[in-house]
Amino acid sequence: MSTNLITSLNARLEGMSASERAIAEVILDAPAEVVALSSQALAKRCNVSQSSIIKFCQKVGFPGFPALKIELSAETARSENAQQIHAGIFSDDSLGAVAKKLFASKIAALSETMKANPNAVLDAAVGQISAANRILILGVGGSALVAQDLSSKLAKFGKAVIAGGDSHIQLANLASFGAGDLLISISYSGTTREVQVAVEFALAHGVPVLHIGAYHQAPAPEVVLHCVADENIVRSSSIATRTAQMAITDLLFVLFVQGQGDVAARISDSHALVRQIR
Amino acid sequence: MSTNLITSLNARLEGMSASERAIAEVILDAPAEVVALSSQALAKRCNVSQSSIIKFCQKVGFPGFPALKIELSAETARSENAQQIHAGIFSDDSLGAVAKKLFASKIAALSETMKANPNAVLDAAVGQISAANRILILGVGGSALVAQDLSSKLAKFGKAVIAGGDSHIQLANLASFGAGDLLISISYSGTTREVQVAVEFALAHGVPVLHIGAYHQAPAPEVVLHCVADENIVRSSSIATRTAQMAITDLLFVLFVQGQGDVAARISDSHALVRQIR
DNA sequence: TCATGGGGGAATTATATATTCCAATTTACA
DNA sequence: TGTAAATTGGAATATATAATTCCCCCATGA
Repeated sequence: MSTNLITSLNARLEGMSASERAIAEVILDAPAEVVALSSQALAKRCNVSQSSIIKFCQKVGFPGFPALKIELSAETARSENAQQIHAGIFSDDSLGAVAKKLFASKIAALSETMKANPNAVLDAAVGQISAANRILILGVGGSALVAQDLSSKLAKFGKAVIAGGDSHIQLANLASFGAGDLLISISYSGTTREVQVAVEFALAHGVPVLHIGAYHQAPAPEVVLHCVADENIVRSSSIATRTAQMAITDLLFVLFVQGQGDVAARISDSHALVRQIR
Repeated sequence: MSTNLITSLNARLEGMSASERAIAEVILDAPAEVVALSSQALAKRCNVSQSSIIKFCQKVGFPGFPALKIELSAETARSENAQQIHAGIFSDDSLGAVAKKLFASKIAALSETMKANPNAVLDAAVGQISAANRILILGVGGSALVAQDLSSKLAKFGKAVIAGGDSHIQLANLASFGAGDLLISISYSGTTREVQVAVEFALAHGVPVLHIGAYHQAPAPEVVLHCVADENIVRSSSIATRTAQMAITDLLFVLFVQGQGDVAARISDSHALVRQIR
């Protein structure tokens, strides 16, 4: 089984004999270099015999050394992006390095967020949106932009969406909402006061709630979609957070659109409108 | 140079001789299988001699066949994610399939956009921002959100940023700008009337301009950063566009921050402030 | 028609990989 | 503690694979 060589080596490291461990450690330490070595060269580097290298390869499930190198090459390539995720950016990083790290951090936010939300929950969320009469989208701070983005997208599809304005106005709007409407609240931490007040109010009045982000308070919204963001590239710049939030709202939107009928028609209508204005 | 074997093979396919092409085509068709073959086996499959395989490898820049296999393995691993990019979403796609396609499309927008902007241009853009006294960020339609996002980020770092408001207000603001200031204009297509007017005005009055998106008009802004977005997942939903724009603005921001001194201090200050308000 | 040059393959050589076999060390048990 | 069994690791060997060489053939142009 070679679904993941690196992981499995790490796991088996304990039960290995001295030579085997020497080999495994070199592979784990410098997979990229090992890929370029011959079995003899690797043997020298590990201070073991060439035949030990071959035996090692076979023991971990490969027919031979070249096969292991190929798998190793594939794995290092796959994890290239993921490697620098937890690195953070240093003041002496080159421009290219910074770009790569940012890129990696965004991809991590995307993939983790995608993973964090089971299909069933997404399905429920889309159901809420489709069923809703009117939708109030609430997000403060950085989340306000995400809220606006989602609202403009849904509006294109004829949904009655309210977003923007300050929290007082929003609460006033919410007061008229009922069981056939929907509150979408967006807050990464789930601790934003305004959002909590709105969610509690909605739940108390039988308004369905879809929350995007963490939410620890009781009572809990019917549906909660999680955003995963490891904010360590530029501390607290909330780049990863925004990326994760947009991933979720875009996904929601795409799923919603897919559920509707004649997608292309409506959107190009809206484009035609914009063009006319010019 | 083997930065991208597959791409370079595709590009060179035209100028190849019959045997070479046969080899290249098998590699392009089934890279995953080629990785498992010996040079002899591949030769048989291509109906060429074994030596031709070796010569081919050397011609495309590798020391030999094993090296090519290793690179091929890495590349197929890397592109595993990117495969479904051009698929589009169909109404009978499962929820998981939709998520994957969206994910792939976002990654494509990110990576293409990162690739599209040479370091030198990014460097110039960061220089403009650092040097600017006041900054006006202009974006209309969907780009308005991106403009706001960038403006709030830069504001955290003490930059005097103006964003938001309608185009009349913005033009009025721009009137007071001079050579020490900066206009950042954001428009995916570069054809937005308001943006063009502002850019022309700025250039005419000696105000430096940084444009994010395409720009075909003359006179051209000093610095143009490109956003690459293949909008074929949900047609015209501008999800990829937004993703690309945010990638660029985030990158700009991170690079700018890196250039400044005590990063963490300032941002946590701003966080502390927000916490106090609650 | 004949020289020239480039591409391709057969045969050869070189190299790398895999196997076998044996020695050394450890382990198990009397 | 001694001895047999078992396991590990390396030297030597065998095999497979890769790389080079050399030569033929065909296309091109004089």
